[in-house]
Amino acid sequence: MAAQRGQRGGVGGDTPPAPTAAEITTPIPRVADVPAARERARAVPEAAVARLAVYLRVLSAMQEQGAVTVSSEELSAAAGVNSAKLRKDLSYIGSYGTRGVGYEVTVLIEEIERILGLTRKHSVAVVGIGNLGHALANYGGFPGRGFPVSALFDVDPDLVGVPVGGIAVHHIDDIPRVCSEREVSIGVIATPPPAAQTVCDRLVEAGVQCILNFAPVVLQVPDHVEVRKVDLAVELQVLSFHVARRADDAAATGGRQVNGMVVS
Amino acid sequence: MAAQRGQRGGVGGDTPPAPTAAEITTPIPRVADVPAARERARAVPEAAVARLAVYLRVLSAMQEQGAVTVSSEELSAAAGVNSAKLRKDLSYIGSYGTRGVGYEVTVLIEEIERILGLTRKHSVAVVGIGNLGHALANYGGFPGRGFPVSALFDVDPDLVGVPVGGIAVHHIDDIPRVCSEREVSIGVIATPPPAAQTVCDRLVEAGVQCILNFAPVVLQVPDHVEVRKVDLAVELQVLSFHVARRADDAAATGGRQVNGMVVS
DNA sequence: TACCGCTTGTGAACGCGTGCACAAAGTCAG
DNA sequence: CTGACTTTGTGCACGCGTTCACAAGCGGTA
Repeated sequence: MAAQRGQRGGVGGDTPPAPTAAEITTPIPRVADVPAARERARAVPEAAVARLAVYLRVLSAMQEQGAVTVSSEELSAAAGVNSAKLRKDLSYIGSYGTRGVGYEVTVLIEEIERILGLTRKHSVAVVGIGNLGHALANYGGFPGRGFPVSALFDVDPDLVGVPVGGIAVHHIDDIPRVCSEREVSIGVIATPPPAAQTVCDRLVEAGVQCILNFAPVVLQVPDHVEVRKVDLAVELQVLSFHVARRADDAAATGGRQVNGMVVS
Repeated sequence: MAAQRGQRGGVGGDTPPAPTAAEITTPIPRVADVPAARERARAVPEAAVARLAVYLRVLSAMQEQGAVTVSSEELSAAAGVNSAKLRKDLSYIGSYGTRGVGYEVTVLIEEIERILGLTRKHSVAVVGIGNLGHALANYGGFPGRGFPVSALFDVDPDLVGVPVGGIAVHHIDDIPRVCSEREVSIGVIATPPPAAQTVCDRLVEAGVQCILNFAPVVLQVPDHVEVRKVDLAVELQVLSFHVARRADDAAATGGRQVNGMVVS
């Protein structure tokens, strides 16, 4: 039973000659080597990808402030990670720094954008125009970097046709048609739990390959579809766990706490 | 590093089988051993905690459908993980299953709730009543499991005093006072980026130890404060990365990998 | 009571990500 | 041109988390 696995689900059909050392041998530090860059993207760890997005935001802010170059030390501090990790992350996408100097801000932004695929626009469809969906549709943060919300859907007949955030709401039955027409590549599910799976199926049917799911449901999707979920309840419960753990530690050690290790 | 942590040597001496551990020594699989349960919580991997929250939701749904027991196989399928991982996760919190039978639903719910600290209520404060904050304040999902939103804040004078989702909005200057009064244990930041750090500082000042941050900013907090961030832009960019990777794979393998809409 | 099949719990191996420490490589001053 | 200083890029080791595989344990059955 292949449920949904964001894991190493054999990508594509075959990649037989790729025993790859997982590490990059950096065959050629040549710039503008597109095929190599593409190849390299496959080796970027998932966790690093998320951090690259953060670096990108920080870099953009720095650029606006007129910064031309940054050292790994500065950038890592601003991004909240240690410098070694930052350099390692950047090394996954190539060698664009200058030893003794640092990285050129514009170059780094350009390269990260390329790796993240931000050079093309990704149409986003939001399904479920409730409180959250409404917020997402109006969210100014989405378009911030090339993610135009180009379609909205809901089941409620009263909402259909009403413009939200400048876009008319369609009925979810039109998901396949509208998404295909507008070449939606990312679907956002903000519906109540019971409707999530159905909506998901329609998005998949429409050819959407990436889904961002806000509904507290485990979606079943084909292997070729990527799902990321944002579960507020889970986040709160994880925090709750920490609150409890802290309280216990305090009670147990009388407030004494040694970084990481606790005497028992 | 001075601390080398007696990996296994510790108790050694006359223990032939050598439990090895450092992980769980599980001295006594006795139930109702509260101190031991508390101690154990500290050993639960972060990733497992998040999954436990998911299991909890699935279990609740099963309970409502009248299920009395579940096997690791059933539960794992419903939660979207493999059964081995599920059993390992559950083993972190104790041994509450019956071999040859499975787990009793009610018992498991109870134990997970205890470990996650859901036996006590956690007051939540939402700061920033914009689109997102508004949605969060009205969000019916929060209280779902003991997370009452008990305070709202914003800078906008026009919003102060206005009730949103049944609760009056306070000015952010009142964060310290109100949060202390209402014993807020979790703060949710849904403000624009520039205001996030300031708001965060006030929450910390008010004694809030856990923060859920929706603002695309890296918050600086004292060590004793736990922060979890939900960054929509990052999520989208990670998905974008996958879209790009897929397209590349398709191009590389000759356009195989199809679903109807693969560009080249 | 003895056997059999089923499911849990976990020891152990594996793999990935993280952090350290250093060589390589470039800049700048004299 | 040389030497000293700075910062990158990465080999390597460590530790955590995931996965496998199986012994232990329990219920049902003869």
